[in-house]
Amino acid sequence: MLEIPNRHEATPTFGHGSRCEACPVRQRSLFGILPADRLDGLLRQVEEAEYAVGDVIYSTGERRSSVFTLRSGYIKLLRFLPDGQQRIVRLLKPSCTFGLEALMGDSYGHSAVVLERAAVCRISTAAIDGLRRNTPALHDQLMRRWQIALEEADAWLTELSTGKAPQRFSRLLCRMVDANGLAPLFSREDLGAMLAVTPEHASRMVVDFRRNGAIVDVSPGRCRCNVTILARLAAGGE
Amino acid sequence: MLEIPNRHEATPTFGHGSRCEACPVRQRSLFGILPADRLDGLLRQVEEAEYAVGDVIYSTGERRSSVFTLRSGYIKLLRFLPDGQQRIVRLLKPSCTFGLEALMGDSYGHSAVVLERAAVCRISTAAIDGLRRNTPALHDQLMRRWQIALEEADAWLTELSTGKAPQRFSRLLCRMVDANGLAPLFSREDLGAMLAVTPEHASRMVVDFRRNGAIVDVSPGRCRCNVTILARLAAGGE
DNA sequence: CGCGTAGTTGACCATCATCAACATACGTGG
DNA sequence: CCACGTATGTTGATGATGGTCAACTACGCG
Repeated sequence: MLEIPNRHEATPTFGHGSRCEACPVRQRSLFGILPADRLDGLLRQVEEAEYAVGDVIYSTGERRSSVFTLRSGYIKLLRFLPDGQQRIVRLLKPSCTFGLEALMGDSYGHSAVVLERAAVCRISTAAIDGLRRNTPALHDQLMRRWQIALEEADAWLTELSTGKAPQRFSRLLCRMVDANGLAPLFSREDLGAMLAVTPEHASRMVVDFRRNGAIVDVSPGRCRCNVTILARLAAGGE
Repeated sequence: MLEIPNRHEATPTFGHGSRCEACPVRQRSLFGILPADRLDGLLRQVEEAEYAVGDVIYSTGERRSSVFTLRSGYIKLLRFLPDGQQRIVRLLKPSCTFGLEALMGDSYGHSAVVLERAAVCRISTAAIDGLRRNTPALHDQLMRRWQIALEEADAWLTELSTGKAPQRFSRLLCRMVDANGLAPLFSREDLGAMLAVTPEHASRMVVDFRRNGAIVDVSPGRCRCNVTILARLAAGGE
């Protein structure tokens, strides 16, 4: 079973008035649509932060008032069962927004834990609220973000909770490959928590996939995917 | 495998300017917060409809422009895998809002199919959009609806996709019991699509649960739940 | 070097899928 | 009203999938 994630208070590097103009995910971000003048005031309220692997950005039930955007790296959203078991319910990639529930004053519904060194932008809900009153475009963006999260949740449910384990694993890899055919290969424990299998079984699958050429290691924690084979497996083929 | 649901064009009974004042879920509904004068104009645009079991209210990919609220009955939201298999990703109870994606002009992300005779309110997105411009309270309500849907999706994932099948079944029943201790008992096929098991296995579980007194049939498709036993099972007990 | 963590492997067993048979309920048309 | 057909639920036998427990290996780090 997964441990309670590191509770060491994450001590990220913070920057201020961060260089949003140069941000790689700026266009795709929450505020990509705002006109420059509106943006200026807001950007001074954006804090930039770097988190290391294992850092906990926030945890379930915490009541803070920040919304986040991921600039680089990977983050997992965890949810706990009454018995302490935990399941990864979503995997965040750059340009994803998370912690939206803070906008309604709710406490966070997940724990957000860093899987791969992450650069994150933090905006206080107060800053957004001010803008929200008279910016319909921002409203639309917020709704869209929510809808994307919901899409993801549903896709996660259908693709990663249906079918046999190797099929699910293939689908996960297909979701993660970048343009170069590379995908992150997470710890067996995390893979287990995503696919609803034990770490041992996750390990066996990784070995199998390597053996039949579906994946090839290129560096620790990163592999090249043979999309042809993976697609066949994902579709239920042998 | 589940069949493609009835494509017979559902021919619900429609009413106009429906008696919203008398609606049992009015307070909990999307517009419960609106002041009476604002509400009046809107209500004339609300259509009321009754659907029979098996009716398809909308299907995946359809592009219409209505948002719905469930007044009574049960509705399942389906999502399809590439191979045609389908999984139930959410179960709607009275006062739930669905089809929110229409507000952004997106096509529906699910198929909505009636499980138990359903009374539904339909509001065109145009009607909402007009109001949306200058009603912050409605914005908040919309975000809240979205957040609730997301909550549900995550809960569905953790509770109904983790652990052994009887444990998942217990959790489903616990989610469904009303104040009288009664819960709907859906078809074995639907249960299978919710719990990610075969209809046969769902059947065996129902029989088992009846045998050891966890549930007792009170009428076709409805059972009384022994919450004590169910809670023990849901927690992983024997 | 010794230690702790993560990954791998093997043996065995529980859970669940599969396939086939049978039961039951529900409608339709004779 | 009954005979028949179809859809749905139940049951059984068998095998595949994945869980469990334990041993062992590989790697990083003090």
